[in-house]
Amino acid sequence: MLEEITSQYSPEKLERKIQDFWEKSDAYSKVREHRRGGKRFFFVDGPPYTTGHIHLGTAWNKIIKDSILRYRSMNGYDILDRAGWDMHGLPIEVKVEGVLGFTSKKDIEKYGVGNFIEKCKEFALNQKDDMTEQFRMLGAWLDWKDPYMTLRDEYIEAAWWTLKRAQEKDLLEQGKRVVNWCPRCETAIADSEVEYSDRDDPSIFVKFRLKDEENAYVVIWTTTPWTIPSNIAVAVHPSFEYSKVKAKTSDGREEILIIASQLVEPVLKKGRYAGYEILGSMLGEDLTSLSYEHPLADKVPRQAAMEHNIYLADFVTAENTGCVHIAPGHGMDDFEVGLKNNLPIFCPVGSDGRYTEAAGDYTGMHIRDANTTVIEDLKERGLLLARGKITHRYGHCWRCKTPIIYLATEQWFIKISDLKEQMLSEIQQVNWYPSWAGSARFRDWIEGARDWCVSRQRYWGIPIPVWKCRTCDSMHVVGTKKELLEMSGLSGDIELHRPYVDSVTIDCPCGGKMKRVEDVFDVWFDSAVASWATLRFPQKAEDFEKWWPADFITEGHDQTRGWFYSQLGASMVAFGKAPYKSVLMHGFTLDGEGKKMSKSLGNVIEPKDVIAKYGADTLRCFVLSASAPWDDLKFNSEELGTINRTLNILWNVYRFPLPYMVLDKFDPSKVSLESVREHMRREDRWILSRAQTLINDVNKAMDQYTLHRALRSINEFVLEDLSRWYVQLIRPRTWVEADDPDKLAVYRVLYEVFVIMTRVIAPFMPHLAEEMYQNLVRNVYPDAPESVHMNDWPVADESLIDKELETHMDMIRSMVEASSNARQKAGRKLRWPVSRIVVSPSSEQVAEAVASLKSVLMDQTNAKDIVLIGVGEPWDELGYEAIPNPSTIGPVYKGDAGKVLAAIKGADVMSLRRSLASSGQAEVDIPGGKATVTPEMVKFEERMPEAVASAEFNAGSVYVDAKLTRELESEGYAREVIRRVQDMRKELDLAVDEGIRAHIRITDQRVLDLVLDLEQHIAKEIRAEVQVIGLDVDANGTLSKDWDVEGVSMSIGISPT
RNA sequence: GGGCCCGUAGCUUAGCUCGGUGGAGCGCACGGCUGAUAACCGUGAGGUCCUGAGUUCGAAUCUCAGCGGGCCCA
Repeated sequence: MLEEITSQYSPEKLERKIQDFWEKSDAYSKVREHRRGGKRFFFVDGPPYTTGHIHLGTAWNKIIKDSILRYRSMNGYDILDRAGWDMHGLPIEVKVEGVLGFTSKKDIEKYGVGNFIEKCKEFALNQKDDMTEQFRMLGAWLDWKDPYMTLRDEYIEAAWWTLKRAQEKDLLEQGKRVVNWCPRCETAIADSEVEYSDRDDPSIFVKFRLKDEENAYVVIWTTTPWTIPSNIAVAVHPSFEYSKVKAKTSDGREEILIIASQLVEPVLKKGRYAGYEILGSMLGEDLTSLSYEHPLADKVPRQAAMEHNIYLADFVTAENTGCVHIAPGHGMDDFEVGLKNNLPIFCPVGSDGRYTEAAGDYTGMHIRDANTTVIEDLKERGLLLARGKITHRYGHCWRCKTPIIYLATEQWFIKISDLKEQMLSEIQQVNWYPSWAGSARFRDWIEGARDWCVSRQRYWGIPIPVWKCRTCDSMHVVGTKKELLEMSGLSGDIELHRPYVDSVTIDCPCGGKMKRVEDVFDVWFDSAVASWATLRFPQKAEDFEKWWPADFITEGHDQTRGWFYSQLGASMVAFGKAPYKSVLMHGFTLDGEGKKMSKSLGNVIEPKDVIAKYGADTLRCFVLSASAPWDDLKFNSEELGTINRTLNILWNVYRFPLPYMVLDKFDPSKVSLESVREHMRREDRWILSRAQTLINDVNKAMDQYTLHRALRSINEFVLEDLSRWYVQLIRPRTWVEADDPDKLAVYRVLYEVFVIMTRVIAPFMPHLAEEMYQNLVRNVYPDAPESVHMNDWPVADESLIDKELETHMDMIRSMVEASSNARQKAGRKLRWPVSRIVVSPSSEQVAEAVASLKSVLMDQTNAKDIVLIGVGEPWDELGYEAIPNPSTIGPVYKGDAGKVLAAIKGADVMSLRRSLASSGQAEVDIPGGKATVTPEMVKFEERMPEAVASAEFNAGSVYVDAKLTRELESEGYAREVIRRVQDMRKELDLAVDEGIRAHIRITDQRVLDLVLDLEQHIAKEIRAEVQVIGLDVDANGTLSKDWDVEGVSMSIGISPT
């Protein structure tokens, strides 16, 4: 049987109870099991990095996923949804280093790589557990018990296998490349791991002495003096004009400089030259015959042995000097110039950021300290033309914030640039939500794709499965653990992480030993293989055949360059096709000011704080409804309160009829909707129709992943249709005590709507839905599915949809609003009945609405009668006043104008109106004759009958006749009395059906008589077993109060009997 | 500097695909209802639809330029 609920909506308690229930009954597994064999839906969870705590953005992300999956599940889909965890990489190494107090790789080596790896693993697993708990609090259902973890062997094998595929397809390459390098972490970092922020650097102009000409220099500019020891060449633009200038220094010496012509002035000014003379000019392409001496050749002996020439490059811009310092070991562009011209890739800087022995006198110095020294050395040699400072955007390591440097190092690459065209065509096969996420944003990113450096010189990561022979240098890429065991001849199990895997050797056919290269994978490569790793491929192939590629993924727009891209790249390598069929790109969470949430700004909102205050369902509704998924979400705590209030209203609506239903032993299992059909009123059919429409609206929204529209439809239905309208309409019907078919119809209809609601809200407010379901459905039908989430999504019953009725009801609602407005003007509050309401419709449809829903209109306006007048016809009781228009009458009648004005005012208004309307003119009597009046000479203003007020609505007008009669007044006062007694009953906390003794003193004889007219009615309404009303009644009781009713004083005393 | 997105009432936003009288909620002011009651409802004030130009009979909506914010890149 249905149970009454008495408590307020308290989400914290409710949600804890529901989550316990899910836990104990293993609801998640049962729901997934329930759909086995259905249409498959393969979802891949974008693995959050195991930082240990979730923030609002990650909460939003999981809430979107959860709502969509719950919706899919209810629609019969067999869902695969292992949660994922990204657990390798520098961030965890950096944290563990912090805990252990380490500052460099040497500390780790000293501590022991094995020990360090164990710490990292322990750390990652603990963080994962903490975060799982936080995600569960949101009511997010994913497969938490069997998540995929990047640190598992099965996962590592997926990465290995993929790299082997790359090698088989000739997409794997090892080579010297200039990479972004973090000198603190001593590793290459990906482009996507570089964080740009402002930084101050030196800005220096340096003279490079030309070899074949006395006292002549080419002038370069740089912000990285520490790269000067590595300088190999100078680049100029082939088509720029360069000048040879004889410049005079302030102390009278002369030197010859080569600078881009348009930059001569500013450069010489910076060098504080006293004057200059242009000796000649030439194009950049004419400069290539020049060679120069390295400025620090005496300090760096290796440099003295190398040639230094001028080369051409298109990337040179007409800024600074137009001549660019080229150090192929320290810059991407520089490296390109080096490759093209066969220059030595001279890189005398080690992985720790210190000069190596190749740097001669600078050996051992950290590049961080080298700028000053180099500048001093250049100055000493008279080669520093100018020095200054510059503030510019510069890349930093996103984990430790150290400024990055560029180093030419041996790295492993996947040749993504070879796959670009295929990638571009593949993404067109993917459904993007919104479409521009794929067609514009992602497309642009792919068009700029470069080869992917997948190697890192660290410890905590997936080891790169490349074994190289120490003797013959041949290499082998291992694809699986099994392959490694076989090739190495080891038996039993092995740990695939460093340092264990590093000790495994393979015999090379040449007789030598193959050892693993020391690098680990870029973590982006880990998550890139998620779609097959989560299917345990390559260990098991069946699931891959069955499920891959993913039907759906959804992540934030930062993942365009991240996971959307890395997955696509890896999948092109592995299988030659996109790993996902549809992608929903969502936004970012911002604070109330629209600023990014970050720890340093201190504006971070913790999901758990929100949950503690408002509950998870409120948080879910907020993030889902506040903006379109792909727009950024501004967090606003006031809005949370509003959402919470909405849920509270839904709760109250659900709670409201239960006491009556329970009292009447209403059993929905014994009363079919069909059986009450003949007793349904128009409003009952209306709410049933609206409920079906709601189902359709939510379906439509979910098809396009416009979750905000789904939520807003639900919201509007709850507030507008259910709470503000239907419940108001049916309240009197639920108070009837007898066995009444009309009441039964209301119960059954409400029940129907509630049951639909439990399902419609289930994907979005899973806790509240479950709570309602357990009472409404499980208490009535014990054989019903154990959880609301096992139910099928409701199918809209088209036969119940009546669009015309919905339109009519909308019109009635605007009439009711207009009549409230008119009442307010007439000063007659709703409690007091009015004799009639006159509706003047502007269309036939409005007239139909009134005819069809007259009783609703009467009830809601508290009117004794509704008078409907014809479309476009005036209400015949309406008076009009004719207002003459002097500015049109004057010119026509001149001297007689005054008489015409008076005649119009005095004329019979109705006949004047009729005549003007029918023939376009009218005659009025003026002293000494008649005058013809045309429509522009007169306008008519409505004159209300006494005590009538009017108001417009969007399709007509209403007139409220507030004239009082004895009956109306009697009823009004009776309701005033009833209302006050009810208030007092409430104050005494009496049960609804508890009897009372009531004593009422009314000192105004006229009002007393009016009230006594309805004495019986009053007694019944307030459940008075004894009731005394009179002029000098002693109004005492358990509770007694004095009241002022419209200026009449009343004293009321009540006591329970 | 480039790409994509966003900009509507004090605040949060709908409407923009496909041009035709800008709708809500919160807050504010006033009023109402009364066994959903620590709930609820009505009315009112409040808009250069970021700015400017263009297309058009007509632009919040389409186009271009600019300004501000977000993400990503250089």
